[in-house]
Amino acid sequence: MARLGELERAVMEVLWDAGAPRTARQVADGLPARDLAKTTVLTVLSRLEAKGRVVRCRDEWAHTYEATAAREDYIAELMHEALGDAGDRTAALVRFAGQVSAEEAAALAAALGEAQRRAGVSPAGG
Amino acid sequence: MARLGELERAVMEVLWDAGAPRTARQVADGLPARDLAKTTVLTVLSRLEAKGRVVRCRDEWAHTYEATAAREDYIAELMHEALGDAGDRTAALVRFAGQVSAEEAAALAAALGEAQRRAGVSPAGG
DNA sequence: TCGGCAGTTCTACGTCCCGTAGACTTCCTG
DNA sequence: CAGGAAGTCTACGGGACGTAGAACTGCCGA
Repeated sequence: MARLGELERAVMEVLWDAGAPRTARQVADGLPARDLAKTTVLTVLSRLEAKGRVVRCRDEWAHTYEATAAREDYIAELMHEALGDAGDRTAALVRFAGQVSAEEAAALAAALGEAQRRAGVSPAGG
Repeated sequence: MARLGELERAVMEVLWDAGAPRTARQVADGLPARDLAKTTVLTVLSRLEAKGRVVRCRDEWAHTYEATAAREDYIAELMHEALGDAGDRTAALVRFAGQVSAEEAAALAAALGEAQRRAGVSPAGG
């Protein structure tokens, strides 16, 4: 997956926060600190579309853009990508696990348990 | 942390595989498929040093370079970096947990259990 | 039908990072 | 001092990305 630049990421944040399709105008309004030209936002949205990060839909007569994946999916994807480069995935995961906060570790453990149960894998039996 | 390019990453792989300080010459020899000029390797090593990814030591009269962190640490760091961009870290972690293989989930769960236990037996956080 | 605004597409430029390496400098060996 | 290996300085080209102007399209109103 192609990586995202700073502005591209900022645009994605706007779309994620919106949680619904947004026009280029609305995205630009969501980035008041930047004061970008409309065309700049359009260009970025086009690039994001080319990267498969957003989909363009026709809403009445103007185009709207919507994120193809939730923010958490994107984050998880980045994490998987990082992990994919590891020679020893398990070792990297173990290292990672040792560095998360206790709170996050608990959430992660709970999620893992659920995922394993859903997959029909019994933690004790294997 | 600055991101690494393809060649930079390849050089890091050589250093990680070596597990010990290596001279530029040795690093170049570790990348036979590329047939790089010595200076190219030196340049990359310098950039990696500037990024804090390697340290330069003086071995006799030639410089040697060594990775500042293990490969797993780097992977884990990338994962943390990705996670740091998440608005809701826990949600992202949960999403991630649902996507790892059963095998990796088991390893991750085991590592988490150990980390939690370790945190539990250290009352004052020693 | 024509004008105008909002939206869209095409094209382009500057910058920064990275791969790549030549020329010159420094240091060890004899 | 000569020779060679290692290191530093400087540079160039490509690609990604931030940025945006010019031109085209389509709807609405006069």
